[in-house]
Amino acid sequence: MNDKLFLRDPEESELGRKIVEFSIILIHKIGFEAFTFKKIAKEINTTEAGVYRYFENKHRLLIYIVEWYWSWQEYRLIFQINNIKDPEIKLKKAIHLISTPIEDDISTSHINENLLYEIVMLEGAKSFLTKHVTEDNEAKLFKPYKDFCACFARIILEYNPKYKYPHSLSSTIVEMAHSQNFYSKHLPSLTDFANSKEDPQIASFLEDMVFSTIKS
Amino acid sequence: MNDKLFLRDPEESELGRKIVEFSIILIHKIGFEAFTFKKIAKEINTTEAGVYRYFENKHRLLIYIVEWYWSWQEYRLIFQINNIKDPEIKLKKAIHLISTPIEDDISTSHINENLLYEIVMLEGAKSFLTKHVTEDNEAKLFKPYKDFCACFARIILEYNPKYKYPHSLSSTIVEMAHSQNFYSKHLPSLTDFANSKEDPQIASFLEDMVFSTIKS
DNA sequence: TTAAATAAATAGTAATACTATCATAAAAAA
DNA sequence: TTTTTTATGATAGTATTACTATTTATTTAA
Repeated sequence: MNDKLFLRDPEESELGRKIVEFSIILIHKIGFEAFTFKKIAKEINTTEAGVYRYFENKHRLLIYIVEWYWSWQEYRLIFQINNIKDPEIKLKKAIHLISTPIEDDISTSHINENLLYEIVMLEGAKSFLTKHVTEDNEAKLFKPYKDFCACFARIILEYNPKYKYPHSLSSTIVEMAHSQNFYSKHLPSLTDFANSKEDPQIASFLEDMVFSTIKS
Repeated sequence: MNDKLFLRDPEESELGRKIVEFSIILIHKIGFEAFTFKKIAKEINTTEAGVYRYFENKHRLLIYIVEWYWSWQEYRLIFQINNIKDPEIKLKKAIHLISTPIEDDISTSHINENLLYEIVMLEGAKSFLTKHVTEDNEAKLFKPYKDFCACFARIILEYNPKYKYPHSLSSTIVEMAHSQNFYSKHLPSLTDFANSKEDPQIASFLEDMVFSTIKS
């Protein structure tokens, strides 16, 4: 993780890990707007000032957990497509990976990835939709997200080296994987999917869109 | 406009119109997070309580202006495709309409549509990315946005009545029209476009994607 | 003309987003 | 072992935010 995201590395102490762990639980529960450092402090029996020693402010903490998610997803993606030659299969796997909500908590770490998926869906965009995007971007805070998209774009180009918009298409897929999930849950008229967790309709929609686009 | 969005209709008084007019200017200037009722109050020589008489809180005001934008865009869309029979031309016009930033202030009203376009790009998603989406949606606060997307979806179906995901595709286009513009300005590695205002590359990208998808 | 309704001005509150100070305990270096 | 550093804890304090309530002034209707 980019060390500009924190004042003291939360991975290096018990308190730091607890801040991250319970921030995820609390942001998921009450939403980023209502979330405050005083509230997690109380939750983990420390003080507000204690949390401020790790993160400059709650927005930095949001970027930290969102970017942690993208690092984790990139790891999963590379792991999944490892040894696969066929770019079509690679691309399909990649689409499924991001458009399928994390159901069970498969982790052994203190971080709950399934809550994280929902946080990224609801709060993820807020990490860069600010007046200070440019500075944050120059400080490389969004590197994991951009790396993930770049990885996706590379697979698209492997499939069709002549396709003109690999980066825009990959950011479209990645954003939409989360947005369409959010819509189907909360604003269903913006999608064609019932809010069912069984069949991966969003993946089908995206797959169909991507392959139609890069085939022609 | 949905009258649940305000306590007193801002269109019906000079003060109300000034609140909307200068809120757009101020949100555009300092961003929604830093924007407060005290600050606009000062700007237009009224008091904080004066603004609270019109809007319950700043989030409602954001929804108000964002949804005003979508009503305006739907009006423009319907006006532009009026009398056009060919769904292909309709769809192309629609894509251009939303993916081209509003350059000049063509309005005669007190609302600056060109600032509004930029606000929707940066702050638009925040209007529904909240823990209270469901209540807000039930109160029909997002009707103009959903209507705009539905209008888009109808054109898609006119072109290809058998296409399976018209609503998801339309929300994808509408969201991406704004997101890709934002990325090209602030996170360029997520797109394939230079931040040039001249040629409508984003429209080309979306057009190519949409027609490939619904043709096949 | 007087009463009722509407709007503006003032004041006040709880919570937020911090910063600063000081004490202590534990870990690392001398 | 003693000293120094570092991490945490406890407490307090401030400016701003997001409101609410009360009072005062102005307009409108009976």
